[in-house]
Amino acid sequence: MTPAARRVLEAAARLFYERGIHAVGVDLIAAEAGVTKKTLYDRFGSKEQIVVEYLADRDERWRAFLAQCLDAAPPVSAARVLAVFDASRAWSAKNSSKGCSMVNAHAEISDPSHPAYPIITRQKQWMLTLFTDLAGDITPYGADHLGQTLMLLHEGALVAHGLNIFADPISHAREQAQALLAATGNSAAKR
Amino acid sequence: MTPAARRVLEAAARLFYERGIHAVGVDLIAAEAGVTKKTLYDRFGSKEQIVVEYLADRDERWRAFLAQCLDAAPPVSAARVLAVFDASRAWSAKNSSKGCSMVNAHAEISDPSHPAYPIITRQKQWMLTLFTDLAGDITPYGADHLGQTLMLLHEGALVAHGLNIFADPISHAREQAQALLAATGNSAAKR
DNA sequence: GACCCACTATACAGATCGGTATACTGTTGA
DNA sequence: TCAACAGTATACCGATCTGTATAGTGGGTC
Repeated sequence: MTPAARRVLEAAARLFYERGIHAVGVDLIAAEAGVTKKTLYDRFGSKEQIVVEYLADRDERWRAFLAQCLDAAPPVSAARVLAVFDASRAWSAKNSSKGCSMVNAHAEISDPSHPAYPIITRQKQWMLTLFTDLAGDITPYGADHLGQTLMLLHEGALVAHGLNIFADPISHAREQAQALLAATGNSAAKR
Repeated sequence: MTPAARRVLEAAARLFYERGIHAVGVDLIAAEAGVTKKTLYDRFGSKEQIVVEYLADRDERWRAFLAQCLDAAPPVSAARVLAVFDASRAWSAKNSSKGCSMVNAHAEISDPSHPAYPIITRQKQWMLTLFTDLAGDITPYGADHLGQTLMLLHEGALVAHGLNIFADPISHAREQAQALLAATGNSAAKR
């Protein structure tokens, strides 16, 4: 990726996230990137493609950040679940003050045949699988169920964070996850 | 409200929710409502005003529906909390297959000075207050905390429903809420 | 020196955006 | 009977939308 292309993607990512995808035109993206529209279209071909790369890049960066956080976490499954919430809190504080970019993009992209659509759904499926896998290490027989509950808490926290419904919802969700894991661990120990 | 104005608002509500606010133009709204743009502007004055009335009307209808569900619920606080989740599931099945309209609108309306902005935030605050009040009837000392947890579960379920992450997330959230209320009730009884 | 490539500058095409203007029709109620 | 009002039909405004065309510049590399 050329330097100009990188600037385009950075400007587009910021504008798309802050103002919405449909609300941002290519002229503005080019101007903010300090690039002509010619260069923009030479590198990306269409606005749609910029949207696709914006979401794909953001997903990739989030997964890399999360992987790094999980590597630093103790190899205990419960602690690793909590590490996901910690990662989300740190990520949101820096990059996601308006909530989840995938959820926000989904609000604007209605057509399932849009090339960005699978990126959104795949990202959420991946998160659910992550929670389910971690849950499976704790309670093999209720992994799906526990994974879904963690997913609900996590998604709810991201929305609450984006809408500023109350203070520090991600920490609250983390706390609830911890209580849930403790209860699950106890009942599993009883079995 | 004149019949034509009503048709405009109905068409706008459907189009805004399904395709997004910025993606829908006034020409399309007028055409779908079987109305000329002159009539549309005579009644509403601006697209922004249509957006405002769309969100306000949706919020009002949801609150009326919820009130009706709560009236039919037993006067036991725990059952009333579950009735909220039941109401959400019924409402979502009919009107909200793409998730919460307030959350989706928030993704497109970034400017806090936009006249639709307070409608969105007020709606979420109202839901949080509702959960907190119901929680207060169960465990007076942890009302805020329990209310926030219920809010997280509820918001998470709406997002998961809209993105179709897994099957019937609202029922799952209801079940989690039930378990949470039972555990809270037990610990409160112990006190 | 010749070539390639990323990039700039500018202009424009065709469509659509939100919004307005003019002229007219049909119904209702004082 | 007449005025008010809801609504239709159509044409238009300036601005902005995505996308393209032409022409030219500067820095590398063979």
